[in-house]
Amino acid sequence: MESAKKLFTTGEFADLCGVKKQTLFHYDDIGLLKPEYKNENGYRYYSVQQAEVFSVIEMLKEMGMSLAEIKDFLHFKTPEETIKLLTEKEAMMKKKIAKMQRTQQIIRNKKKQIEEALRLNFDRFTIEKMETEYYVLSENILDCSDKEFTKSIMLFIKYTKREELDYGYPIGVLIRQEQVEAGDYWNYSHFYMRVDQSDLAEPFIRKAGKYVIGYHKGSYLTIHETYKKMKTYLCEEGYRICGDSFEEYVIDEVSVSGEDHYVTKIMIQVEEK
Amino acid sequence: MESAKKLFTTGEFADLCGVKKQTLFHYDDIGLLKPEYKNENGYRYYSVQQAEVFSVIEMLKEMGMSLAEIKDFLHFKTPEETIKLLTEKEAMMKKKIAKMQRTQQIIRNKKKQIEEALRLNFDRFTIEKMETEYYVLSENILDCSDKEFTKSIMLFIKYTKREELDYGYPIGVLIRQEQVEAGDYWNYSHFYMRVDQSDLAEPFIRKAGKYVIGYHKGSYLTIHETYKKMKTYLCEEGYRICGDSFEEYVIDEVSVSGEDHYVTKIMIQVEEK
DNA sequence: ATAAAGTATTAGGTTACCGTATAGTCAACA
DNA sequence: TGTTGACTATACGGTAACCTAATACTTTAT
Repeated sequence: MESAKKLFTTGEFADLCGVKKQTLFHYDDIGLLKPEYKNENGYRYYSVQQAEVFSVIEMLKEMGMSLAEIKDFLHFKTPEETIKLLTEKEAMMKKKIAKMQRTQQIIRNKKKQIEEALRLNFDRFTIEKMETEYYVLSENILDCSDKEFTKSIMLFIKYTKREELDYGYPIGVLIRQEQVEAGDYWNYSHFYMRVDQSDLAEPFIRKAGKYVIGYHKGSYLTIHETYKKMKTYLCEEGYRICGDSFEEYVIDEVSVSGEDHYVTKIMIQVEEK
Repeated sequence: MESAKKLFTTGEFADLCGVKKQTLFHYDDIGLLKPEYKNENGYRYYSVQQAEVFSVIEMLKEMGMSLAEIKDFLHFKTPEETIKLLTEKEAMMKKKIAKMQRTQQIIRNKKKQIEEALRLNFDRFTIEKMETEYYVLSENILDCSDKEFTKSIMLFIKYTKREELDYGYPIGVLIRQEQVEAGDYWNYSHFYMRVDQSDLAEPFIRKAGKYVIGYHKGSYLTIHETYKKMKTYLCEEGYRICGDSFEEYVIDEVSVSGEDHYVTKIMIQVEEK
C-alpha cells in the first residue's frame, strides 16, 4: 500500500481533497482531522490515509451530519460502529433520494402548469372533454366564517404536507353548482388538491365528461364578471351547467407580481341542452 | 380561489410553513418575503398566496440557491423566467440525484468491504478461484522517488475523482511478480482502483484464476513477514507465484485508529507446480 | 544569497438562522 | 371595562462552517 512517510503539505492536501487550505486549518482547530505530523515551525503534513478519512468526512457531511457529530464518530469508531452508521446513512440516503425525486416531480408539474398558461387565449371559453381526475378534499367550508376559513385552509395545507400529497399541483376550490347558479361565487364548499390515483385509498373523483373551461385574469374579487360571460357563452352554445365549479390559480404570486396578473382557471361540467 | 383578505399572523404562518417565526422575521428583514400587510403596531399578516411563495423559496433553497439569489429571482420573475429557472433546476436535480445514488453505492461497497473483513481469519492463507475484475491504473511508479510517488498518487486520486470512478473501493497497489520474488515489496509498479466494466473503454484486467489470499495486520513496514509466511505456505501446498501482487487496505484509518489495526489484503495469482 | 512561492496566525466577515430578554398588543372572559 | 394570558415585535447576542485579507514567517529553487 501507500507509504505513510510520503506526506502532503496543506496546500497539496487541500488540492487533493478539492477544498481550500482554510478548511483544513478549521478541521485541525476543531480536532476533526489533525495532520499526521507538524514540524517545529507549525507546518502541517498529511498522509494519503488521511485523504480517505477526508472523503469519509465529506460523505458524512453530505448526509447532514455536523462536524462535531462526525468528530465523535471518528473518535469512537470500530468496524462494527462503522457498519452501523453506514447502514443508518444508507437508509437515510434512500429517503433523501425519494424526496428529491418528489421535488423533481413538483418542478415538472409546476413547469407544465406555467407552460400551459402561456399558450392560452384568456379571452376565449372552450368546451372540452376531460378525463377523470383524483382529488383530495378539505373539510366542508360552506357558509363558514373568515376565521373558520383560515383555519380550514391551514389544516388542509398542513395535511397535504404531512401526507406528502403535494406534487406541485395548485390548491383549488370547489364551488357547488347551487352557489354557481345563485351567483354566490365566493362561498366555496371545499379546498382540493390533485393527487395521483394511487396516493389515496378514497380520493374524491372529478368525473370524466364535458367541461366548459375559462380563464379569469386579475383579482378573485372580479371573478363574477367572468362567470357572467361564461354563462352567456354556454347559453349561446346550447349547454347547461350540470356540476360543481373547480377553480385553480394557474398563474399566481409564484410567477408574477401582483393580483392583477393572476390567472384563475375555471372548470364546470356541462351537458347539452 | 382563496380570499386574499383572510390573513395569518406570523405565528400561524410559521406553523403553516413548518418553520420558526424567526425565519419569517429574517425573510422580512432581508426583503425576501414581506408580509402582505403590516398594521400600525408592526404586526405582520400573511396571505395564503404567500404560503405558495414560501414553498417555492424552500424548494429553491433546497436546490442550493442562496436567499439573495432567490430574492433576485422573485423580484424579476415573469412566467418565462420562471420556466427557464425551473428547467435549469430540473437538470440540476437530475445531477444531484445521480450523485446521491453514487454515494449510496459507495456506502454499500464500503459496508461490504468492512463486513467481509470482520468475517475473516487473518492468520490463515487460502487459495481461491477469482473472477475477472476491472481496474483503472495510475502511471508507472516503479523505482520512483518519494516526490514522484507523492505526485503520482495525487494525480491518480484526482483523476478518479474527476472521472467519477470512485465507488468506494479502496485504492490498491500493484507489485510486479519480479519485485515480489526479489523481496522488494515496497517498490510498487502502479496504483489501481476497481471499476465497473462499463465505466472505462480500456480498463486494466485482472485475470480470472487461482489466487493466494492473505491478510496482513499492522503497518506496511512489517509486510515482508507476511509475504515470507505466504511463500512458505505456497511451497507446502505445491503452488508457485505466476503473476503480480495486488494489495488493498481492507481496514484503514476510516474504521479504526492507528496503523497497528490496519488490515491489508494481499492477492497473488498462483498455479500448481 | 536571494527571490518566488508557499505557510501559519490572527482578526474580522459571511449566511441563515436560533435563543433570550424586554416591552408592547390582542382578544376573550368576567 | 378591566384584566389576564397568549401572542407579537425588536434588539442583541450567538452558532456553524467556513472565507477573505493582512501580516509575518519558512521553504525551495535558482
